[in-house]
Amino acid sequence: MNPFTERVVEVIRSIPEGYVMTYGQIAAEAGNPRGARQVARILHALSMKHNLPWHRVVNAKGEIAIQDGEARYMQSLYLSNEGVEVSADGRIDLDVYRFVPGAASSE
DNA sequence: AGTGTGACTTGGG
DNA sequence: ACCCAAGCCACAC
Repeated sequence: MNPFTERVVEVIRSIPEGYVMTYGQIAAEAGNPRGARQVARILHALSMKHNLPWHRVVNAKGEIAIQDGEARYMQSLYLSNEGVEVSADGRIDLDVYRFVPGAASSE
């Protein structure tokens, strides 16, 4: 397992309930700003074997990235259950729900 | 070893 | 706000 992969897993596990992070954010926190796709790959590969909160990960548009309608619906269900408002289109307000590690509440 | 693809991102029209 | 094109990186065939 690459250190990058482990780091990605840690970052994802650090996302609190009621918040979400984008692939780019996670990749940057893991040390590879250009590794958004790898984050997605890791998620797809690891979510089945680990207790990863994959449902708290969305794309830069604040939208559920999964193409599969079934899993997509499940993710929106999880998020709404945690208090995140998800649109019928699978959209999320990043200005409200985006989690930024180490960010102060005011500036 | 080369080509293609994807749970991505950013920039321009 | 939406659609399209180019860039990037790892993995599969």
